[in-house]
Amino acid sequence: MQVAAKPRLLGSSQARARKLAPAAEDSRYQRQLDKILEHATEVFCVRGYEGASMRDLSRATGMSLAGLYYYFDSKEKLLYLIQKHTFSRIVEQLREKLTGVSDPEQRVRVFIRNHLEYFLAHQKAMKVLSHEDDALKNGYGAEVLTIKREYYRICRELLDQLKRASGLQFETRLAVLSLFGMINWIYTWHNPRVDADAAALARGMGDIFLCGLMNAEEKQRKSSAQRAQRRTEEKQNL
Amino acid sequence: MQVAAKPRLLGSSQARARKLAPAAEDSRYQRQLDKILEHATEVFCVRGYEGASMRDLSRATGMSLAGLYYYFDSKEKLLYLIQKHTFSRIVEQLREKLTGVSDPEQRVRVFIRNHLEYFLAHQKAMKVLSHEDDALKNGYGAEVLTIKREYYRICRELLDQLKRASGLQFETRLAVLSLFGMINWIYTWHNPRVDADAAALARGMGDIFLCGLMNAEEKQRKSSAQRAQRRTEEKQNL
DNA sequence: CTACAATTCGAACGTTCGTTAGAATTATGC
DNA sequence: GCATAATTCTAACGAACGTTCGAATTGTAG
Repeated sequence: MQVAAKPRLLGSSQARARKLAPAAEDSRYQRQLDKILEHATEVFCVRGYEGASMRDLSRATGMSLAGLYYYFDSKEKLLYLIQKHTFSRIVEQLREKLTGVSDPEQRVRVFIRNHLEYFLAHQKAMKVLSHEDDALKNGYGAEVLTIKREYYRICRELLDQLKRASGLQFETRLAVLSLFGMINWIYTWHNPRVDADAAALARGMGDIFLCGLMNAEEKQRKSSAQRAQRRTEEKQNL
Repeated sequence: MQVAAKPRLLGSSQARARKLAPAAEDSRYQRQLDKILEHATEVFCVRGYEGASMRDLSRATGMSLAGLYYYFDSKEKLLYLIQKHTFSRIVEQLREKLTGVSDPEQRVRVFIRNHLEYFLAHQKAMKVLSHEDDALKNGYGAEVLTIKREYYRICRELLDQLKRASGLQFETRLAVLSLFGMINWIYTWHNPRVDADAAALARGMGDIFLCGLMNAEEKQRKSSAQRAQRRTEEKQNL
């Protein structure tokens, strides 16, 4: 949960830079902030952003109320750090997994699989991202919105590629938003004790989205060729 | 927005029944409560349940803070009344629209269309229903959950019918929840100035869900027969 | 008009909220 | 060990929260 940020107090009056700044990556400061962000994610996830109090977070971290404010300047910034980091990472990982995959259908399937894998691996953070979608105001909100738009754009282009390559006809906007609905809604229902893992869910949702419920037989027929292709892609990206 | 409820104060010490209770349907009391619920829906929609204050609601209704409490006993009960009423109505309307439609595919399409029509006709209330899904605790939460389970069960049975009738193979749970994702997510994106109306959206989402993106041509081929069938159903139910 | 019920209100209750000032403590470089 | 920077704390701030009390006002039946 590493997020770029710097200490606020470097000598209470003069703002001096830390001499020999220790790599920032895993400085004590950074590690503590990460720990706080992790607890904040949990608290926001359970009580909601508005419903969670700084005192809840103080209890969860075992740190005093004032002590927390050494690491950030407002509750809103906490949410911003969580959302920005989570969203940046999912886009980053998507980009990595897409390199080397050229078949348009497989690229859509990679998108779905990446989303669900990230979602289930960081379920709490992704719930906070999805559920507190419009909780941030002004500057912070705008910055997260930029990443969101980028993510949307990538998905839209994947579907447009598929459309062009296969000569299909569908409304891209509706398709993108339907797909986002399918894969984001998971935060309301997924139960690790009942439901399949991310790869299986991705396959199932990909089948529904691409082939539809009513083409199960067709899916069956195509599946051996698809699986071969899939194995090739997985070697390249996993 | 009519919801069953009764005045709290009928003589401050003895709880007498109102003589000749005026039909309850559109008594002054009921009309005022409905007005409050409508404003509360708007306020909860914009600020979120936790983020909305009773003072926001006081401002929105033009009624004093204390005056509001003549009509209900807590903020939580307000949310409960909104959710229960909204959810009951959508189930009710679904039942009506399903009677007389026997083709399993068309029954699924009726479900989707009913959901989206109700959603867009009561967008604010549905957002409050979807977004404040787990905001209610204990008794109130349990009661709304009962209706939710019933709605889920109906959808599940529609898909099971389709599966049996067409000899298809898919995981019903995953299909139901994917469908719910598609049709509920709409509250995060629908813009009446850009997007189609409920019937068109329902057709598009139904096509994706049932036929898949990649069977646009097949959809085309089947479409004339489908449209004829669809027209028949609509005469029966609209 | 009178009497009484229904409705609305101003003013406050006690609590919790996000945030901060300033002192106390801990780690670090010499 | 001494000085200085980094970290954490106790205690409180003013504002906003959901809710209630008791009085004032309004509608209504006789």
